[in-house]
Amino acid sequence: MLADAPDPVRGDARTVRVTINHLADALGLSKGTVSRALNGYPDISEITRHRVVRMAERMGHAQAIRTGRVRALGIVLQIGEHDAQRPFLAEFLAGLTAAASAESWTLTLATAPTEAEALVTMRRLIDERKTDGFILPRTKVDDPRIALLRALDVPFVLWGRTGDPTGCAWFDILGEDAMGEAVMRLQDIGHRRIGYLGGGRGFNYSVLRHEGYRSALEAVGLDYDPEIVCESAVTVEEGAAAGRRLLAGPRPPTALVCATDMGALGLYRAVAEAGLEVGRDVSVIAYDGIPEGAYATPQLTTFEVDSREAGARLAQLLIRRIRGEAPEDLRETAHARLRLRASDGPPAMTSEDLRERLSRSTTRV
Amino acid sequence: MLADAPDPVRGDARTVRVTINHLADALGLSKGTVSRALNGYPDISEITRHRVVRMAERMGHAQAIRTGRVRALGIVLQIGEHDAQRPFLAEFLAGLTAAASAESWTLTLATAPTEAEALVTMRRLIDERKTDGFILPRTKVDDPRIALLRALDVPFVLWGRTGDPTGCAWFDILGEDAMGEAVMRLQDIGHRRIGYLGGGRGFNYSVLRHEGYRSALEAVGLDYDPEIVCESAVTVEEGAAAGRRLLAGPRPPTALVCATDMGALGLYRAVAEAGLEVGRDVSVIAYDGIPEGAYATPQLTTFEVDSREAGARLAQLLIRRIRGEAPEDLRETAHARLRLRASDGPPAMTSEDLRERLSRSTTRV
DNA sequence: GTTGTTTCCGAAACCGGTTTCGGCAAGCGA
DNA sequence: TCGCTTGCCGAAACCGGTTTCGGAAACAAC
Repeated sequence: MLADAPDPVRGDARTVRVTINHLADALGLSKGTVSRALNGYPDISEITRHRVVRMAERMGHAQAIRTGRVRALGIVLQIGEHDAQRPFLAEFLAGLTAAASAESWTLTLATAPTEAEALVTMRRLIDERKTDGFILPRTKVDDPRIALLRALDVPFVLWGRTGDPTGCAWFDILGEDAMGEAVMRLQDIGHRRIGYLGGGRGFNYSVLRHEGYRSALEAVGLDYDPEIVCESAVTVEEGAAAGRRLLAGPRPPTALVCATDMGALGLYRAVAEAGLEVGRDVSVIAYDGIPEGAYATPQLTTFEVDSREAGARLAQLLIRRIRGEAPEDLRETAHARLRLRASDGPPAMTSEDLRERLSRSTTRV
Repeated sequence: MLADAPDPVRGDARTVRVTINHLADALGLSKGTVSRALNGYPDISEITRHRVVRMAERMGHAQAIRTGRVRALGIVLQIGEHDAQRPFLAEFLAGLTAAASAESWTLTLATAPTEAEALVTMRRLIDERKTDGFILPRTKVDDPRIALLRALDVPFVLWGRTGDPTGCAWFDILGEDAMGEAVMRLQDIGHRRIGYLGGGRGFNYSVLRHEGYRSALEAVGLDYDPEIVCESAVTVEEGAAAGRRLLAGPRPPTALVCATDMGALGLYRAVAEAGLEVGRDVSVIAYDGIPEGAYATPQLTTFEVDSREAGARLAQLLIRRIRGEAPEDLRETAHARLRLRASDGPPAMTSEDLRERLSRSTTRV
């Protein structure tokens, strides 16, 4: 791609924008004819239409590419207050744009504060022809963005799976497998009381990871106990609150599996408040691989997601989707990689001893 | 803007498209005035502009079918191995896209692994009319991107200043002031031996921050000593290496000012290795405000940059630049905000005592 | 009062693109 | 041969939107 562009400055002296008037001149046709040819009107002969289209491509007429495509992928990020996707964003975008660039496509990026505005923004991008299709990050079980794009017949690829997969292409990491692996590892090294901190409400990954935790418990012969399960804790604050609650129960967990790193870091706080130590008194295995985890004390054991790779795969899938491949053929998954660090280990004591210890420390405070 | 578009799916249910002629009629204005009002030109009074915008919202005017411009801002991120801009990226992009969206513009994003490829990518975006102008992040003293855009006469705005400012618009944070303030604060609380860790080589901000450090030293009557200055340390590894070197000198610093948080976090490692404690034995004040700083032990005192605000300002400046305002009128600066945390404090001992202590600990190891 | 100066907007040219209308020529039937 | 359709395209009107230019009104300076 770099081959015949040794000096980007000199280049072609950047010719002025090619209009249909230029095309008409070059072809010896009227601009009306060119317009109708490019728009596929029936009163233009097939031969003429081909001549026009070929010339348009050769001269680089923008609208001609638009009759085809604008060669742009679209993504609308929902950036709220506590945005769990923030840490991976740079890597993800790097993967997306690198893969898009490789095929001479670009990325049109927008952000929206709420789901409703994200829909409006997507609509705007479609109407203004800013994109040929969308990547939908953070899919929900029932996702209105999918409904919108289905209705408008605009191509899209999901980053994550969803409730009703008909007509959907996707790339996803099997978070349920990771949660299961975490449970098995903890059981392996001696834990018998393993709690869970879930992901955000409504998101499809939350359901899957929760189910992965639950079925792994069953597989290793442990009971599922709502007393040591928190449905959703995706911020440090929520994680801390959930940690306090779970540790205060009659049979506190000696280990916790967390659907997100941020929740796990909140857990650190709750554990410290209780006078305990993560990795010795309470084991933690989380999921995401955010950089903060590596700087936390103790360093967080977590399942790392290759966001750059995910972005690249999604870009490739979407381009193929736009080119007409069936969504059913465009479904890929991958696994998260366990990054062993210092937040997990064999239990220092049983759940009963832990409770005893906790009750003493709370009365002391 | 959301007013009359409750359901983005149905869309074209409204029969006729509202044009600026309708608006002009309804308002008793000319269509030229309406056009300029909607595009935010400065020669329309605020009152009239509001009237027009309100009417446009009420009548459901779709900002569409643009000629000439594509209403897109372009940015090419250079994403290498250890990318210092990574932590702020999400906030920065949020600011950019939010400000762009507010004027119904979009952002075309691309990435490139090297500077040369960034130039080629920019060239491609221009040729394919994917953008009307560029935001140039991480400006260098002598920046080839500026040369490219000057040569092609494409509008741009710098995120940061540069060596030769002719024809340049920019937004920048006065990092030199922050470095100076850091020096003065450290001198104030008793430090007499204040070292420095610089930013990346070639970047304009590095020069400015270094100079800010240097001139503040002079202002408070301390000597500039290359022995306790490291030109460049922008990763944890480099910061650690620099820290080891500076602490090993004959007159080690009791405090260090860092041009980047990442370098400072590397310093933490070097200080810990030497058996010392940051915030007590060695004070550190850094710059950037990355989230890792808040999770480090002790929490990092640093100058926080509002990346979202920077993105928003840059988007606005670039739009104005594209609309034809002179670059000289589009130069804005702001200050970083000192975030006092736990990594700085009065010196526990003099530089001489520190050296004594260090020599003992090294011989012990 | 007079003379700038600035603010704000209308008139009209302009631009890229679409659509209407009509006409030429080829084909075709009688 | 003539008349009539039909395929194909040009000319020009038209459309939504932008930009230039200039001038009225308000204001300020002298």
